Amino acid sequence: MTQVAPGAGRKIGDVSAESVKPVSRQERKQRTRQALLDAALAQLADRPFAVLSLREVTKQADIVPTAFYRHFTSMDELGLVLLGESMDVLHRMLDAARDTGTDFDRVVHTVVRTLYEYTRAHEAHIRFLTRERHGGGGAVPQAARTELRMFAGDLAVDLARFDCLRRWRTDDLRMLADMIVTTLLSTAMELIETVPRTAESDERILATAENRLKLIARGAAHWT
Amino acid sequence: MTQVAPGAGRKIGDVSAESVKPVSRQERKQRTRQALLDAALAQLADRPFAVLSLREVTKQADIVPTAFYRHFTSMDELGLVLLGESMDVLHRMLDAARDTGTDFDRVVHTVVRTLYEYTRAHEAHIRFLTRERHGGGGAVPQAARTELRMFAGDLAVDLARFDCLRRWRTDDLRMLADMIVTTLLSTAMELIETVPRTAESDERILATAENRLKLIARGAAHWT
DNA sequence: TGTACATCAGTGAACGCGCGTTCACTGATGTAC
DNA sequence: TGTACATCAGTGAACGCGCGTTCACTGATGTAC
Repeated sequence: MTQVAPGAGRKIGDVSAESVKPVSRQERKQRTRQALLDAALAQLADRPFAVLSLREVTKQADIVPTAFYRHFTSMDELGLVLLGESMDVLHRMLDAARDTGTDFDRVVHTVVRTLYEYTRAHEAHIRFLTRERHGGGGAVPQAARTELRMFAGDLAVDLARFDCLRRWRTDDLRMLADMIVTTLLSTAMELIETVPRTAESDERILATAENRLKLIARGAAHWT
Repeated sequence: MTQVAPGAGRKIGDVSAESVKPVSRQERKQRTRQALLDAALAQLADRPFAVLSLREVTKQADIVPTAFYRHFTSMDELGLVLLGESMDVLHRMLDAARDTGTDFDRVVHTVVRTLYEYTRAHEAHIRFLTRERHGGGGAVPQAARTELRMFAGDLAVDLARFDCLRRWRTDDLRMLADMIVTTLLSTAMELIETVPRTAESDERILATAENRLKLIARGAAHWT
């Protein structure tokens, strides 16, 4: 599958002739750091963050345990970086789904499609976020809750732009935003956790998600 | 505060004269078992189940680690018992809120009040349930998801009794039930996790919860 | 361009600790006669 | 009621293991001249 460059025949893992030079020390360091983040994220597939061990993460990243401290002062620090990456994904998703019109049902459809794409493209990050949200009193779960609260605040601002929501009270907009965030994350988690993964099950989950959001939209349309 | 029985003056912890006899072996065993469950539940206040240690639990229950195996074959088995207790709480709550009328807003108010009472009376169990729901791939989180899925199924059956929902498709009833369960558990978690706990914050959370459910009810009332 | 020195990501030995689990045991409670 | 035996919840020593963290180190990369 790997494309063979001119001048091939070197050992697997060799760098190609033209990229020999620029593997600077800081580049290598950055790669190792990313390997640590990737290893942690991979192990978070079936475990809460609180249960990860520094030694297992470094083993999977192919460095010795003590080298971990060249990159992070603690596992919590690494977790907070992962949280930042995860929130980036969520914000990019919100941006991608923004400004898609004023027809509620059309917006709902676009939002759900966008959710699907981002969930499938960033499963590990979304799962991490949703899991840590209720993960306890550690630094990472607490930060996750704070970030998601702020995210809902951002969404509330977006919602205020819709004509029919323009005159809503801030509290109510906030409540609506919270419901939408919860619904989106629940849907993402269903997509991720449903096994085996089939086109049919995906379609069913997405259809249900559309209905949930439409029901919320109907409720909002008839709010007092 | 403890009521002093006739013939008092014994050391704290002494059993009263008339209860000396019936402390049978199986009664003592049952008490230790409960102490283990209580200890685990207490430690789950700020940690996911996956991170509990058998030794810490037995220490808090005042027995030696090896005695644990007289009561459970593993921590997972203990966790599944806790899950059973938690689901009992949830089902009793549903029973208490059932048959409260046909006026949606009135039902919503009763449900939220009932939720409040049960959440405050059984914080540890509700928190355990909500946390494990997304806790990963262990035996306890998986069972929690299954139980909550069945619980939503039960609720869907209850919902079918409402006049305006009588003709709904099963799928849509199920979707509605899922949204309600998610909303109730989110509200319970907000009640539990909001610190400091004040009468004002409790009232605000309950008012928001009522609005969420009312919005869902409005949406259901105008469902296609 | 070549040399001498500085930097620093990654190494490997070592530490003390808490973990789950085994095993033979103790001694109070329960039972049979 | 008294005695002899069985049961079994709880004990305590011991085990091997993986953990986070310390420390002095190595050797490739980077820099100054």
